[in-house]
Amino acid sequence: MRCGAALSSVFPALRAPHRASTHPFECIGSLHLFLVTDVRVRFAPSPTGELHIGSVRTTLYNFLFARQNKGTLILRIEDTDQERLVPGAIDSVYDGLHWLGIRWEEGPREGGPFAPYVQSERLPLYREHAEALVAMDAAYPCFCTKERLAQMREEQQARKEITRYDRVCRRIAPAEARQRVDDGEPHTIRLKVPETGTIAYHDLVHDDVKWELKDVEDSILLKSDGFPTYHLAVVVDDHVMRISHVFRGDDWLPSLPKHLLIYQAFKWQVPEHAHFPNVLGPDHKKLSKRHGATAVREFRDQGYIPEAIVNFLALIGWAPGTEEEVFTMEQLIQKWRLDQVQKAGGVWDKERLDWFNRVHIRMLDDDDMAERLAAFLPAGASRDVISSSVPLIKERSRPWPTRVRCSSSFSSTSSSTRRSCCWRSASPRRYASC
RNA sequence: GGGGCCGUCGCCUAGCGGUCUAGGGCGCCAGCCUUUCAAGCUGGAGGUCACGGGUUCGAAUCCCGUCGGCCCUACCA
Repeated sequence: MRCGAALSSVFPALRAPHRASTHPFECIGSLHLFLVTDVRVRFAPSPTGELHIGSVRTTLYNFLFARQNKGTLILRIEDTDQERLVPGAIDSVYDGLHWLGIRWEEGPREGGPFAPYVQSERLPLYREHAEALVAMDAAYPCFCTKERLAQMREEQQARKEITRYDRVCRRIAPAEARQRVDDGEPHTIRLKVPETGTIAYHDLVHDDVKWELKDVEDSILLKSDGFPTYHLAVVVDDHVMRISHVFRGDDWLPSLPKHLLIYQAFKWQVPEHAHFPNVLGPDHKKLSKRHGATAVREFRDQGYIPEAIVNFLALIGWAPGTEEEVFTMEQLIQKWRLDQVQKAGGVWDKERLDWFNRVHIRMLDDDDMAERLAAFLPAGASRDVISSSVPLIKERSRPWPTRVRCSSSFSSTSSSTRRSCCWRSASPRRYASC
């Protein structure tokens, strides 16, 4: 049931702490009405580098779900770690996703009723919620320094104990803590996890999952620099932005109990959650740079077409249950189903991607293909050469740049010669033999 | 170390108690087509369903245990 939310949370602008017009996320004057049944999903990259192909898969599933439910897709930038920011990362998200044909309705550049969509621009919101949690006794200020924490961890390790925050600040009397905070003593705010009990949840992919609260750490919610950690920021934003379904990688599953505790403390309706399996490298570890190309841009530069990447990616972690597997984006929107999503991680298989690339290139019409090919040719290359080579290249399509170099050497010799030019690799010697 | 999750051919997967002598695709192998070919077409090899116990007339499918892998265990997301 999603209708338990108080009016104030349906209209965030009406909530008391936000009534003052000093806050950038105010939306008074443009009240939007949201039905509790509206599907609102979001993808929330942190701008720490180039758009990763693995996070594209999660985003794709979000997109497909939004489209088939006539819902809204939201882009939110989670830049709460100031130290890991990489300039240009947001451009990479926009470029990569647009190239792949993924569109969204609300985001930093699109705007929307819950702007801003960049977490570093919503800091007062998180601070207020962290303080509210303290007031409710669901969180507490922690005055431990990073140094003490590091030392504590070291000692725990030496004693072969579980490395976990020892909760010393949890035992400080509230009045004293209040005083120290008021005196300006640097501090963080930690989640106050109940010492006993269990917490359970029904995940849309993993079904029932549960944890013993004694195993859950008092994680930091608000850092001493005033920025929230992921745990606080996701919950607050997902709630405030009226997110109906949280879809993310299943590496987040272990921290779900913390998020649940926050929802509980605020008495907020918990959105549906689905934790998707990760895309893995050949060694079955999470796909990363050491496995080779992972940035969308690299695939584009290598001559893969977006149709192929989308099709290939969709099929890691999902299968339609029939024997067909070549799909366009439109068909995926029709056929993809959340309840068919796999639990186990899937390995990135380049050979299979190459096959999908060939298949989708053959499906392109000639004009379209000539158009796309042009991007890979040196400036001033003859349009006629491109057009005449299209049918031949299509027949033997491999990722593009290699073949393009060959095709630019086309002469009007016999058709068999032209043919061989198409498939030969661009190594100088072979090339010369064309 | 602690917790969580996962486990069908090398890889992506179908399969939800009998129709499974486990199906499809990638890759691999062979034949065909081609002057040649990594393209195309046709065919083939490849899985005792992680392992061990149950439950059942019957289990890849349900239950328990074991093992293995991965993820989390940061004032990173």
